[in-house]
Amino acid sequence: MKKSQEEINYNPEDYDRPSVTTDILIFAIDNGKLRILLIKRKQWPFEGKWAIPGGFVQINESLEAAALRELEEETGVKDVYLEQLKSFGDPDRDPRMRVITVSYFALLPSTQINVQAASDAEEAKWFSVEDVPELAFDHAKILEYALERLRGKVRYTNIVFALMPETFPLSQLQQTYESVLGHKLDKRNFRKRLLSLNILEPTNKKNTGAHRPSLLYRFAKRDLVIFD
Amino acid sequence: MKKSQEEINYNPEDYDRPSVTTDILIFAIDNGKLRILLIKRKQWPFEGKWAIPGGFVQINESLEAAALRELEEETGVKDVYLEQLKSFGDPDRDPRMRVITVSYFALLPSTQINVQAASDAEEAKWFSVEDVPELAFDHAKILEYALERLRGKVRYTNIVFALMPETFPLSQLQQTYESVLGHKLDKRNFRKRLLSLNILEPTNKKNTGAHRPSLLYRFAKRDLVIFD
DNA sequence: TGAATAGTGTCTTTCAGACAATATGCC
DNA sequence: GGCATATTGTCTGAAAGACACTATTCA
Repeated sequence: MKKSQEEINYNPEDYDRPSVTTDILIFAIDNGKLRILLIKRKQWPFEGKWAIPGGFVQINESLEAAALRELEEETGVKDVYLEQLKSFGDPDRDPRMRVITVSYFALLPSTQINVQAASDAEEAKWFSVEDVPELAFDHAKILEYALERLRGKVRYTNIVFALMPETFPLSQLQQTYESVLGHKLDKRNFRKRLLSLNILEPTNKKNTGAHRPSLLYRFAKRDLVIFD
Repeated sequence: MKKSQEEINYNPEDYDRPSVTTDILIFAIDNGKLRILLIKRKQWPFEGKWAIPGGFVQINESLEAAALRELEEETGVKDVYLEQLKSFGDPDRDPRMRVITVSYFALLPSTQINVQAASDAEEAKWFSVEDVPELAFDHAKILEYALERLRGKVRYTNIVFALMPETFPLSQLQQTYESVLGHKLDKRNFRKRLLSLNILEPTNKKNTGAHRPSLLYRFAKRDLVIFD
């Protein structure tokens, strides 16, 4: 195995405190499917494997600021839903050194999915969450946990607002719910429930396109609302 | 190690990575009220203020192991419900140096609440969560977040099992729910619902004491069960 | 027998879930 | 007119919530 400069220079005796990173799971809906942005590693360890983007927390930077910085480096966008997920810190999760990572997830409105990775030469790619490649480090575990959290919150909050464009037809909203939850929903029951929650407002516009036009809705509040 | 937050002699020039601690919110029911174990600080900063117990994560120790070690140092108990809460890492949350803390909460069965702080000279005390003194650092924010999480989980999991003794009358269980949620519940509706969830089993014992004896129940599973 | 706690049932309302036919616009 | 998508309502069952009286033991 090829060893990188990092590994060669690493001397355990020099350190008695762990490194801290933030990893950020960037989700968006594209083509009706929930997708996550991954980057391809170019160095040992896990060279060639896909990974959740992340980076070190600077000494004067809050955790959330570090996550936002990573997000902006990868996507160029900044003003999105961001939530801390969990911290992962098993001593051997990174073979180079002790690294504790604070994971965050971000939800991008689907209008922003085409932002190209602003970063230099890094290969970044969107993957359907149903078809994710083998991941580096313990990232598979982190992704699994993120999906669990997201699926949980979809049930009792309006969190999907963060995945939707400004206005949208109800069918697109239903598709978003379905792709997050991983199963189909009944159209009539879905519309009945969503409209009864009073979190949507109709616009006076219809979307153009083939076939019967549909009324466009918008979220009344683009902030997290917890039901009950 | 001990003397968590008392490491002094901080020299900013020596470090470019943050220190990492775990803080552990230790909850138990006593006398019908939800209580938290706090320790009194003896040194700057926040000398004399009460704080959530915590300490540094050792370089070869997992986050959960660090939290369990803290728990055992404070209470002597080890086999309790433990869940990671959230990480807090604002750059100025500790005036001595950059400290990122990974918070956990533990739930103790009320039979174990009388364990005295095994630690040396540290003053530790149980406080009703309704009557907590001013806290050091950002610990008020952490406690608030913990209560929010706990109250949320009480609704859709059997998490209260971790606060209950092996067997108990339904009235005691109801009191536990009430003290976690912060409001009264209807006795008939409470019993109807709890018994319909199939998470309780009746024992064939009744509790002795003054007045009419009550049937004792036990949790069928002492593991977290998510409803739905 | 009085005090204290245990135990129990009905009604109403709300919500989830199953289920299929009509309406509208585009080509 | 044919196709594709939008839109709409009823019934049923389950669960939540309001609400008050009887039962049992002990002192």
